[in-house]
Order: sequence, then structure tokens, then C-alpha cells
Amino acid sequence: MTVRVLLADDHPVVRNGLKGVIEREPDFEVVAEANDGAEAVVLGMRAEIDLAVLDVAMPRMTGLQAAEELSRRRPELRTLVLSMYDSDQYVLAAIRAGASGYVLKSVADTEIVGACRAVMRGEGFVFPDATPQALRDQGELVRRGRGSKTDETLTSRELEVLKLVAEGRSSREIAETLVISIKTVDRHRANIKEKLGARDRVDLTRYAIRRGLVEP
Amino acid sequence: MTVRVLLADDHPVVRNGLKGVIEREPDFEVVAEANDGAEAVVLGMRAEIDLAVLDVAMPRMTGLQAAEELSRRRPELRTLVLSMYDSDQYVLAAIRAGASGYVLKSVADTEIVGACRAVMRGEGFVFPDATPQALRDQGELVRRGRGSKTDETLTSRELEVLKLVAEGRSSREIAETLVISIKTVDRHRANIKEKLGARDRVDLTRYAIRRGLVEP
DNA sequence: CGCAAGATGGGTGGTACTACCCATGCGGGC
DNA sequence: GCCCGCATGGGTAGTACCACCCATCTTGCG
Repeated sequence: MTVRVLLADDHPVVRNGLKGVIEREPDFEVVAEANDGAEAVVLGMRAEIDLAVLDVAMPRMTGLQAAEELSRRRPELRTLVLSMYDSDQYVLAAIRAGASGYVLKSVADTEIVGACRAVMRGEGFVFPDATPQALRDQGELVRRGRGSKTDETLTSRELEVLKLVAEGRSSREIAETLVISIKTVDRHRANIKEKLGARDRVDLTRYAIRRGLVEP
Repeated sequence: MTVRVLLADDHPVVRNGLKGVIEREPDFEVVAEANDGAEAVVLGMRAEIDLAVLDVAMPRMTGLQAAEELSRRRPELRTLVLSMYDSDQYVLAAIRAGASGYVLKSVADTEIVGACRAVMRGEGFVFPDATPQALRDQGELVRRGRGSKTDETLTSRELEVLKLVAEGRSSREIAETLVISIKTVDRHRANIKEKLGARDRVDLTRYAIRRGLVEP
């Protein structure tokens, strides 16, 4: 029984690399490829897909959002989230999104395949190459049932503001762009910071970039 | 006569993808792989290497720095810079670094191979999938001999400060870390901003991330 | 209907950042 | 020896940001 895989990454070269390592395994087959998160959701709904490998930073919809959407609408589908960054927050977000695993792009090819196999075996939440710290935290959280202290769900207005902040716009400029008052911009920024646990605009900028909301 | 290629990228998966598309061509052969910029410089000095394909964001040394070093010490070596981001500043930096071309990771595989071929044919500075705007600017600049208005050369102290700024540290924290006064930190930050043409800490953060100085 | 959440905005005060001015040492190169 | 780049730091002012307080209005939901 071969595992049918969907690959989602906005860089063809990366998809190609993933395809190469995955199809080296005789019992894995890449049957679909997506260029962004929205496409991944559409393709991932197809019943023949067993495993979706999703990059976090993608246009239109992030891999995390796609994972959430897919795990809600097709719980039997396994999802493996790929990321460039080893961030605890990210791993937790992946867990909350219902993903089956989280793998860094910086790991060896064999580790990625290994993670795919572990996910297909149904080994809870898979996180290879984890720093012991992150692993322990994750274990704790899973055991006590998702103790998310930060609610990362931003409203659409907040996303607009966050995007502009991360592009380096001042409160005044953002207010002019969105045709609202500076106070409201400040209010939104404060709410975003609280939701994300960020300290200042620099933190917000890094978050927005991790999320693929803006380019560095 | 086959072209011997050095691949440099800190993500094995990406190297794999590149290797796949490049070795599909019968007259190209990947003979060396580097995990970071410093390694790329060492391997790139080997005489049998004809073409170095360098990712911009790498640990220890960026692809741009590696390109500069290599083009200075081995002018006959061709270098192709790979980047995630379509930034005019970046393209210009690649030109100044003596690179032979600049390719986005988001382009199709065939384009990357095409760029490799174009570079090996010696077609000046290669920049496929360029926005017309950027292409025109680049043409202008090359014709009139590198009119770089911003001097991007940061001192080592400035790099330290920039890194801390991009990590979200305040002036006070940076001053304590480096054991200097807040005023000096401000002074450094101001100098960095002027050199890079940045407006505020958010701009600096994006720059530091593009350069691979810090992770988002 | 009432209530929660989202978007809007005003006030006030403190801190951080930014833009200018200024100066002092220390090293290297001509 | 002199100058220039680099790192160091002081002063002063204006602006932006951040952290609290407060309120109104709409929309959707039970």
C-alpha cells in the first residue's frame, strides 16, 4: 500500500528536492503539488491523498492555516508542517492547527522521510531534531491538553495593520492608508501585540515574516 | 566539456532540488556542496569548479559575501546568486559583489538551468524573471559604472548592534550587553540606518533577516 | 432581546526612538 | 606628523511608540 503525498511549497526547487527524497522510497508517491496554501487546501481535499507536506510560509494562505483547514475538514488526512525556523511558538501553533508533525528544512533528507513515516505510523505529534527544551514543553502541553497561553487568531483588520507595521509604516501612515485615526491603529497594534505576546514592532515584524505576511 | 558546479545552501532539501534539476542536464555536474558561505568559499577555490550557485541567506557568511570573496580571489569562476526575495537592493548588491547572475528561488526549474547556461555563456549579468523596472535600473547602473548610493559596508561593531536590534532588544538592553552607553548604541544605530538607507528599527530588522544575520 | 466581539476613537503619561548639535581617544595610512 | 575612520559619549528636542484609562457603534449569535 503506497502512501500518496501532496507537496505544498511556493518554491519549485524545494518541491523538487522533496519529491526527490520522498520518491526514493518505493512505498511513497507524490501525486499532487501546490504552489500556495489555498491550492494545498483544494488539492488536499481529494480523497486519494494520504499525507500533506506543507511549508509554513506560503502566499495566500500559510501552511499552518492550510493544516488547520484540512485537519478540520478531513481528519483522517495526515499533515506534516515544514518550516525554516526552529521556533517553539511555531511548533505549538502546528500542534494547535491539528498537524501531525513539524520538521525543519535544515535537517537531512533522511530525517524528512523518517518524519513522513513516523506520521503515517500515527506516532502522535512528530518533531525530529527538536531541541530538548522544545520537546519537553511540547510533551507537557500535549499531555495536559493544549495549554495555549496566547491566542494567535488575528482578525482581518489586525492582519492589515500587522502587514503595514511590518513594512515599516508609522502609525500615522497606517492611519492614512486605512482611513482611520492614529488612536485606532495604536489600539489594533496593542491588541496584536497582546495576542502574539510581542514586545514591540520589531517582534511583530519578525512574526509577520515568519508567517509569510510580508517579505523581509 | 561538462560544467562542474558547486552548490551552497544551508537547506539540504534545497540543495537536493537544485542538484536534481542541474544534473538532469547532461553537460552539468554537481561536484561539491556547501552548507554555509564560509564553506562555499573554501570549496569554490578548488580549480575544478566552474560555477558556484550560492544562496544569499546562509549561516557564517552570506552568499553575497561569498560571491565577493570568490570573484576577487578567482575571477574566472562564475557565480550565480540565489535568493528568495525580489529586491532591487539585492540585485544591485549581487552586481557589486561581482556575481554573474541573480535568480529567484520562486522561478521554475528550467529558468534556473537556463540562468546557469546563460552565466556560463558569459552573458554579462544574468537576471531572469526580472521586473522590467529592476532590469532597466540594473542596465542603467551597469552602463554608468555602479552608481551605488548606499555604502552597505558595516563595521563589526555595527553588525553586533544590528543583530541585537533585529532581535528586538531596546537601546538600554543593547548598551548593557555590549557594556557601552545608550548614546553610543543610538549613535551606531543611526550610522547603520544611514548606511543602509533605513528609516527605523523595522527596516533594520528586515535587512538583518534578508542578510541572514538573525532568524525571523 | 441582550451580550460578546470587533472596530472605532479620545485622554494622559511615560519611555523609547530619532535627529540634530558637540567632543575625545585610538589606530592606520600617506 | 597629520588626517580619516572607528568607537566612544554628552546635550537637547521632537516625535513615535507603548500602556493604561475611558467610551460608542455595529454585527452576529443564542
